[in-house]
Amino acid sequence: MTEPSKLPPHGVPEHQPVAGGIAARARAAASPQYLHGLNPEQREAVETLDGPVLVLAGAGTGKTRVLTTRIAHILSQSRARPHEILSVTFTNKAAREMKLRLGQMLGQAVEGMPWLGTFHSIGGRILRIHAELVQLKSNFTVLDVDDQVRLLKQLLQAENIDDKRWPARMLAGLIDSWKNRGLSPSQVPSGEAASFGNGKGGKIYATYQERLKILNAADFGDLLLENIRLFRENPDVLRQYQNRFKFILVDEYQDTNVAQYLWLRLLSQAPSQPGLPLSAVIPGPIDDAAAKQAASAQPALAAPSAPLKNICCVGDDDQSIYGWRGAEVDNILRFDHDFPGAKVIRLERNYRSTGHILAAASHLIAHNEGRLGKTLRTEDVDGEKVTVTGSWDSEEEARAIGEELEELQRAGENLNDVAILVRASFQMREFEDRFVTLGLPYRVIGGPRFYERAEIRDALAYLRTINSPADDLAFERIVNVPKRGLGDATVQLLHDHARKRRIPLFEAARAVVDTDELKPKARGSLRDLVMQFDRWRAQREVVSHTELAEIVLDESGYTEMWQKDRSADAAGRLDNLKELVRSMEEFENLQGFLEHISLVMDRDGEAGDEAVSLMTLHSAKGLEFDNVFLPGWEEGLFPSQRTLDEQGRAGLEEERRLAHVGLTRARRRAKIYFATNRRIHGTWSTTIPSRFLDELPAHNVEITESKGGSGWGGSGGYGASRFDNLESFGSSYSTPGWQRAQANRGRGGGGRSGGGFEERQSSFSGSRSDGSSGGFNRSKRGPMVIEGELVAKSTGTVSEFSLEDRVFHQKFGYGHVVKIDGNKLTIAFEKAGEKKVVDSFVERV
DNA sequence: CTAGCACCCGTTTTT
DNA sequence: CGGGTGCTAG
Repeated sequence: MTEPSKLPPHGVPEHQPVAGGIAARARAAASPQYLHGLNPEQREAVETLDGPVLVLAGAGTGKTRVLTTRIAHILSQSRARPHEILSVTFTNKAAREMKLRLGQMLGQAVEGMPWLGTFHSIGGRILRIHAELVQLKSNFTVLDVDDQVRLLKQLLQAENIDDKRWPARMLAGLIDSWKNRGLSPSQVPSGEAASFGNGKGGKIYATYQERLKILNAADFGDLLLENIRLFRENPDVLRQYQNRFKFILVDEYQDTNVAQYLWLRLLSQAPSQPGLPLSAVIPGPIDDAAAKQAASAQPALAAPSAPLKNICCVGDDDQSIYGWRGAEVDNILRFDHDFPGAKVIRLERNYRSTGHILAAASHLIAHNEGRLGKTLRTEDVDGEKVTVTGSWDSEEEARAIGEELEELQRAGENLNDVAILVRASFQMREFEDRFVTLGLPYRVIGGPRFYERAEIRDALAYLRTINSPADDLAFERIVNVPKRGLGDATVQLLHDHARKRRIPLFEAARAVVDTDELKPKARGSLRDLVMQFDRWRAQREVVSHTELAEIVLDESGYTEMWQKDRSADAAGRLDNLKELVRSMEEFENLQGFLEHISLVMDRDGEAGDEAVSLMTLHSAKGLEFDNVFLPGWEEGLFPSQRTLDEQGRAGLEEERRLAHVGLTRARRRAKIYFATNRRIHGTWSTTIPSRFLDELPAHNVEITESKGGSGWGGSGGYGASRFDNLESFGSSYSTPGWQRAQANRGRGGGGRSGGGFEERQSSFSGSRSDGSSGGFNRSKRGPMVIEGELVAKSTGTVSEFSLEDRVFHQKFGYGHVVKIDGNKLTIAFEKAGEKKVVDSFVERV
């Protein structure tokens, strides 16, 4: 993975008062080296060690630097030893970067920071230490999504639930979201639990958890949820960690979900008195915001006798882009409620982008209402204006960007400092095609993670089966890979046996081989397999784990399977397998390797040659580039229609934050594109320029023509007037530009000007596929109190709808309510099937 | 049991 | 348009 950011100089601009006169030098001599070059706010964030601190760090304001320097400061002041600092990040990338920078700052002392890592890896580590307290063994397996779905499928079958109507994948998502909210099976609101599988959803969740224990396995969400349970049920264990962690640091706090919040909250309390009932300190049934309100109202927490730990959370509410995955912006917005007496420090000096880019980004994000509010500023030059370029279609868009890239290349720009950031990954293909024909080197960042590839999971399944004979899911995965003539029928038989005798699948296989229940062919094949595993397990004692892996892949015929495969990617898969074996060397033994693999193994490919980066906006967070291309700014795509439908205004604001993230990735040049026609799902459709374009400040933006294309209708007519009236922060739908865009689109880009709300509605209310414009009706808008709105969002205010209500939706037509989750309704439409919709988009009929 | 075919589906972001 | 899934025929 490339790290386009220039590590050391970043955040240390020349115009900061570094050296200077004698006085400055004297001051410098008095303060430690690592504090040099920090601006006053950064320095305050580093030096305020006691009590809760929230650092609101805007994009490019030196967030990571503050975090690492703070750790350095804690250590050098001898306030804590390395193993007494808990430092959590959201991603492995961030954890790695922190380790790297800490290493640079402190020498090689980073090895001594055992508690620096992601929420999941740290949660997993704690869980392994106390596994038996949550009915696991310390060598438990972390299940990947595939395993989860397979397991759930079995459970659904057992319950006789039609997996067409109720896909296992959907339940997996549901369970995951429950876990994100900190809900164990008994805590899931009954309405929600009943919403899946004819009321059996909650029950299956419970069964699923039971099965996980039998399999000695945990899924991703368990790494935190079971950790929370561990702490709640074992106050002495909790106290042990509360005592250990003298300082807690949290990165990207705006991305934390409820479970992570609760986990942090438990750890951040000063050790409770032995014997004090836990319920006095810990929110009871975790019921979303209700629990959080209870928690923040909890007097014990604020009381001086139970002081909060030295917790420092760093984040930026304007970069919260993971709401769909359970992240609660509330967490950061409510920080000073949750951590009374918290000190809030704003970092608003941006050291990354030039003036125009920053102004554009700031202006755009100012349209959000649910934010704490920061004003980014730079002392850098204005630089180039942000450009907005229209193209006829997505192909022309790709061509135009291709040309600009070549131009940059000719101008001597380093391609490593160029990125194309898209909203959705399907947009990438067009660029890839174009770059291939141009011979332009590029790399795709993101994609499927290394350990998610089929060949890696297969290989891991072999190793898991060796390591943990009770891991039925692993065994089942590879029992017939490569093909051994052991198909569904055989597996079914094994299952029956296993269930009857309450033994793992593998042991069932061993037993079945001695009977004549299987046909001779399958029986022999299965016997061989069992014997092979016995042999491998024995070899484990004598050969190294890397050798063992090679032996297994070889003897099982797995490598051979791919060698014989004629498909194009077979060679790549073999490479991946080699890479897997190589990566095992870093670990002590098989056990250690398996513990880490699913959590820490990242995407492959360490950079290499100069190339343009192609990635989604989401995966661009935290990165920066000199030149950033932002294609696809069209209604429906960006902001994404689906997000609008499902999340309403909150969704729109999250999309806007995404736009803000995109713009603030750019150091010197940001170039936005939109196409008038785009192919979605195979068919061409005409699109409207994104409303976000209307929200950019005219002064910082330059509108350009797409080069080398037939152009798109009404070039001049569109023009600068689109950016009129940007002072109004009201509904973007009411800006003239927006309305004109609508009107233009309706007329196919003709030259007539004017047009307004009514006309727009009449010209294509039928074809406009969102209903969001209707959803934002006046009565629902108007100034919203941040807290009121956000609390409403997660508390699950009672909807004015009730189950079975017959409703009408502009796009989907008639249907009835089958599920209510706050203001989000699940509606079974008569024509369109089941959809999730915000209640304001439908009316009762 | 496997391999090949048809149909169907669903199309965002991921630790 | 492409991928994945389920089905059927061998």
